[in-house]
Amino acid sequence: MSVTIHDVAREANLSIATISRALNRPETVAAQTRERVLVAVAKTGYRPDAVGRSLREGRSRSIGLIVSDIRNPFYASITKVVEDAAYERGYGLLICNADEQPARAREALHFLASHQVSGVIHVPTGESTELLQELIGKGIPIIDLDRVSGLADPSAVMVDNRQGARLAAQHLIELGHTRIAVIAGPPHLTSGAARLAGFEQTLQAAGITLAPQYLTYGDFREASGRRAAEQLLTLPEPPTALFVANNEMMAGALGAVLELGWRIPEQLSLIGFDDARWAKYMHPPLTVIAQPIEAIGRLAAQQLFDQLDQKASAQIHVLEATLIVRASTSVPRI
Amino acid sequence: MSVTIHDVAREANLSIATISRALNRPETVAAQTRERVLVAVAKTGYRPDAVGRSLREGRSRSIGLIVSDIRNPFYASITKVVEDAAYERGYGLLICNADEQPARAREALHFLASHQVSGVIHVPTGESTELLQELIGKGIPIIDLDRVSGLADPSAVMVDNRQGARLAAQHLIELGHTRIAVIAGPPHLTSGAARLAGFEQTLQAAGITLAPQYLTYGDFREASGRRAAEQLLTLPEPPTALFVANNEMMAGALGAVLELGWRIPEQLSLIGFDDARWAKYMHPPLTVIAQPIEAIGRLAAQQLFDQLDQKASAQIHVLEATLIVRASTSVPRI
DNA sequence: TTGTATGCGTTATCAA
DNA sequence: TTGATAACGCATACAA
Repeated sequence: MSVTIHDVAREANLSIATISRALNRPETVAAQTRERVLVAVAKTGYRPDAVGRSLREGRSRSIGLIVSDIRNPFYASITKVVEDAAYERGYGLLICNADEQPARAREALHFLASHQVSGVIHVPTGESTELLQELIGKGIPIIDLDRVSGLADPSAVMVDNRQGARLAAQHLIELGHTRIAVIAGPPHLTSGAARLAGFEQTLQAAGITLAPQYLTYGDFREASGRRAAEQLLTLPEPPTALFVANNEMMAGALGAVLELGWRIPEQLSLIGFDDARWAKYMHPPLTVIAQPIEAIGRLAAQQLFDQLDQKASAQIHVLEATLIVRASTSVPRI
Repeated sequence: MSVTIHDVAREANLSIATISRALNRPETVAAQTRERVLVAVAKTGYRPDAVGRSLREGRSRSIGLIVSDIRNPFYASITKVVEDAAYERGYGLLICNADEQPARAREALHFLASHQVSGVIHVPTGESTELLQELIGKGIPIIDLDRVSGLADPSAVMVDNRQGARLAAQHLIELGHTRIAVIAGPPHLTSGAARLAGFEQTLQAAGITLAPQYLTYGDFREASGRRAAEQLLTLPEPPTALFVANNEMMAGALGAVLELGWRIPEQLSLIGFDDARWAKYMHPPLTVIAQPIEAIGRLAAQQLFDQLDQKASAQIHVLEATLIVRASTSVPRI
């Protein structure tokens, strides 16, 4: 079978305890012995078994990441950043995809717990906080990412959704739009709620009311964005501007726009939340609210490892969103 | 701490052996007893610890997936499909991102091995086959995806790269192009080599030679596509058509095209390998060779689980690629 | 400084 | 039909 610590011990003519010590706490072992162990390790090709180690330590040297939608490029990028951070520290990463389904998120949490991950970074999907609380009770730190789960004393890293939405609203207002529509995210997710709130409040402050027929809701997935856009564009008096609360729904909305033959930005100004690599290659290139993806991922990992090292306690990081003006927004021409 | 099998045993006034049996092989336990166990399990909220189980069984109920680039939407989609398949069977999924670096791929293989995964689906990154062979030796089946790793008796699922590239070439030839350029993938990856070979051979068969200055190589990442496109477009006699061997490099090429102000397809016909959701929203919508992503992922998972159940042996599945003509290709106008 | 022995949670063998 | 016990691979408390 696999080479175990016993094989190394036999090879080096030492006990398994010494092997283990030489590898984990080299300073407690004679220099000569340490050398002997290293040679034996190299010769046998020994690698400590993660399962045995985890069982013994009650904790595996890996962290869990639960994203709400792995196909969303935003989360795919987050995944990459977090994995890099884990890799740098010699940690493995267990990635789970909740697919925006609370049941899947729960399953993922159970999976991660039973695999004894050292900590979890997690994009809430609206699941209840019980399980999360339970993990925290076991000493497994949890970092909320992108959304906030409603835990008592949360650690979280996310963009300033209100501020980002405010930027979007201001941009449309400054262009002179008044018939402004929204495809909002699910109101039970903090990101969905905050983006809508920030947008709506800014309109109100400018004396513009968001008419009920201009307010639609999606579920942050492509199909819902398409449905909502179809509905908005076939209204008797359609909007002149549209804010779409995430990139997936934007893809769907774009499909509808294309199919119905609307011209952007002449007939409709479009602004999205989340930049995506393809957004700038579109025709016209998309005006968006961009999140600092790299920083979000790095901070979340940092925060998690700091908590594992007892170097930090729960904390909420809110990062600034930025407006990237491209060509999908203009003054209303109708 | 966590609730273990001992807690359940105490609760039910039975031995841990009986609890384990009642859960794993219910038919070996008296109906009444089984009932008692189930009640105790429900009451205590017991969930078998994956680590303890893995140690005992020498195998965890999870599979590993190593993708070459998680930010590539193609692999993100594959990931989703494979995770769904694993989830359906009660298996967990350990996802690793090699980031096109053989060293990272090796690390990932070690990680998966030490976590005792039951099997691995893996996109080769050009790493040596030793480690793979070793895993297979331990009874861990390996399925190559998208590319082939050079194992002796491989299991693999992939698109027919040659045939796909042939479609691309034929399309350009039929439009009347002769000054045709390529941004190829790394020649040491089977997908890179096959796409180039299929393309080049088809040109030759039509009496068109692929001029050396029209043949560029990238590494399947965005930046390399950009560089290659810049080089091609600034040639004294630039091509009238360009085939880009994957979606990431296409994104980069698009950036260069945009920056240099080339009009598509008037000045340059563009055809890519891999469809992506954004490809149809581009201006103009991109003509591409599409892979059956869903089928590839499902087949790979199926193949893996069949091997785990001893229901199948090594096998290579090659799926057909299709040409999707949109608007980025036209007759040469220069 | 090194070795012996124990236990982490689980499943399976064997005995009762 | 059920229970006592061993074993998986590892790290460490304790003994030598």
